[in-house]
Amino acid sequence: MSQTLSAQLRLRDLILSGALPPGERLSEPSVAERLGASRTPVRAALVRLAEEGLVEAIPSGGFAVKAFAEEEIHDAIELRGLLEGHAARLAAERGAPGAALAEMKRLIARMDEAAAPPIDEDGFTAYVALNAHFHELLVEAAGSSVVARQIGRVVALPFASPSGFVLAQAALPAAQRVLTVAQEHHRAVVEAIEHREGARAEALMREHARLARRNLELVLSDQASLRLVPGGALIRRRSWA
Amino acid sequence: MSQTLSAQLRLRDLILSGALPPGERLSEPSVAERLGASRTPVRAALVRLAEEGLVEAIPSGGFAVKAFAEEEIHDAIELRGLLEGHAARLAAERGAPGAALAEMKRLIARMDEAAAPPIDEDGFTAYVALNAHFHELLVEAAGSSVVARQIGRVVALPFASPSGFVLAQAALPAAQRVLTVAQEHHRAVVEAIEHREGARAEALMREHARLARRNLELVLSDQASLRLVPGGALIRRRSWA
DNA sequence: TGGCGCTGGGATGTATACAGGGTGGATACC
DNA sequence: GGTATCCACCCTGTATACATCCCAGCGCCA
Repeated sequence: MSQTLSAQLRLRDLILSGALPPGERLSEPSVAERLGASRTPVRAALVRLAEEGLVEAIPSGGFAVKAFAEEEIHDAIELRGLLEGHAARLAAERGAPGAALAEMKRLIARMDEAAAPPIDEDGFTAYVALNAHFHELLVEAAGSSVVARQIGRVVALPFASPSGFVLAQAALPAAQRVLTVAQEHHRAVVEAIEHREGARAEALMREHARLARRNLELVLSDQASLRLVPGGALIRRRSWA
Repeated sequence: MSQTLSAQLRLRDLILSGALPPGERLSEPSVAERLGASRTPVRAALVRLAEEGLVEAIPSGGFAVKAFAEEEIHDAIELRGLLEGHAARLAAERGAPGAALAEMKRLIARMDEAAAPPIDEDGFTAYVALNAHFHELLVEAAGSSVVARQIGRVVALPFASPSGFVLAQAALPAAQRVLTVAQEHHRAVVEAIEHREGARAEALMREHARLARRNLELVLSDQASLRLVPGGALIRRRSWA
C-alpha cells in the first residue's frame, strides 16, 4: 500500500474517532511524525481529505479538522435524497439492467434476515454493509457516471452516507420500526424502477433520506448514541468553531 | 502568485483551448518542462484539475486529459438544473436576504441592456459575466454552504456552467430568442423567491437549465459554433476515447 | 514466424533540503 | 498595565535526488 493511501486512511480514522478534535490545525510536520511518513504523502493525504470534506484549507495555508454544524449535516442528507432520487428516476426512465434489479432484491432479502427481531449488534453491522451495497447498486443502475460521481462526493461525508446513522439506531428504541420502514422503501423503489415509474422512484428515495434526517435529530438529543456515529465528535450543535 | 496556481490556470487553458487533446497523457516531467515549474507544483495542479474533472487519474498512476461524451454533458447540465432548482427552493422557503434579491434584480436589468438588439460580441461577453454573477448570487441566497459546494463542483466543468454555451449562441440564429426566454426565467425566479413560492422557483431553475441543454444540441450540430465553446475540443459525439 | 522474456528508459512515489512568509510570544515603551 | 513592535520559530511552498515500478521494444528461442 502506498504511503499516501495509508496516511489518508489513518488520518481519516484519527479524525472520525475524535482523536483529532475539530478546529485542530494539522501541520504537515506534526502529522508526518505521528504517522511515520514524510511530508510529501502526508500533504497528498490532506488534500484528498479536504476533497472529502473532513478537513478544510486554511486561508493562510495548511489544513484544519472541520467542525460540522447540525444544519450542514441536515442539508447534506437532504442533498443525498435529492441526488439519489434523481438517480432512481433515471434508472426508472432509462431502464435499469435486470441483473442489477435482481441483485438489489437479493440484498433486500438479506437485509430482512439481518434485521429480523431480535436484532443484535451483528445484525446491525450486517445490515449496514448490505444497505451500503444496495445504495451503490441503485446509483449504478442510473447508468450515469456524472450522477454517480456527484453522489459519491456527497456520500463521502460519513454523516451523509446511507448508513451513517444506522449503527447509532442500536441505542434507540425506535430502531426496529425505522428499519421496517426503510425496507419498505427499498422494496418499493425497486418495484417503481421495474415498472418505469420515475416520479414514484424519485419520491421514494427522497422520503427514504428523510429517515436519516430523523435519526440525526434523535441521535443529537442522545449523547450515548452520538458516540456510535462515525465522526460524531465533529458535530457541533451550535456553530462555534 | 504561487507556482501551483499558475500551473493550474495555464494547464486548464491548454486543455480548454484544445492544445492538449483528450486522451493525451500528462506526465509530470513533460508538463513541468512545458510550464517551467518543478514537478511538485505541477503534481498539485494536476490533482486539482482532476477534482474539477478536466483530467482523470489513470489506474496505473498519472493523469490524462478527459474526453467528454455528449451524454455526460447532458447529464451534468441536468444535474445543475436539479441543484440550482434546489437552491432556489431553499432560498424561497427559508427566505433570502433582501439585499441579495435587490442585487439580482439589478443584474437582470444590466443583462437586459447587454442583450438589447442588435446584440454584438461585446454584448454577449458582458451578458456572460452578468449571468455568471446572477447564478452565483442565487446559490448564495440559498444560504447553505453544503449546497453551494456541490453546485460549485458541478459548475467547475465548463460545459455545465451557466454560461458555457452562451458565447456559442452568438453563431446561432436563435440567440436573441433564447436570451429573451432566459431573462424571463431570471425575472420569474426572483419573483418566486420573493413570494416564497418554493416549488415554482425550483421548477423555473430546472427549466432554465434546459435552455443550456438545447444549446448543447444546437452547438453540437454546428461545428462553427462548437469552436466558441470553452473546451469544445474535449467533446466527443460518440464515446470513442 | 510467433511468442516469450529480458532489458532499458521513463514515469511515479517518496524523502529531504532550502527559501520565504506568517504567526505568536516576549519585550519595551507609553 | 496595556499596547505596539520586533524577533524568532515553525510552517508552507518549492525544488530536486533517489528508489521502485511499469511498459515498451527488441532479441532470442521454439
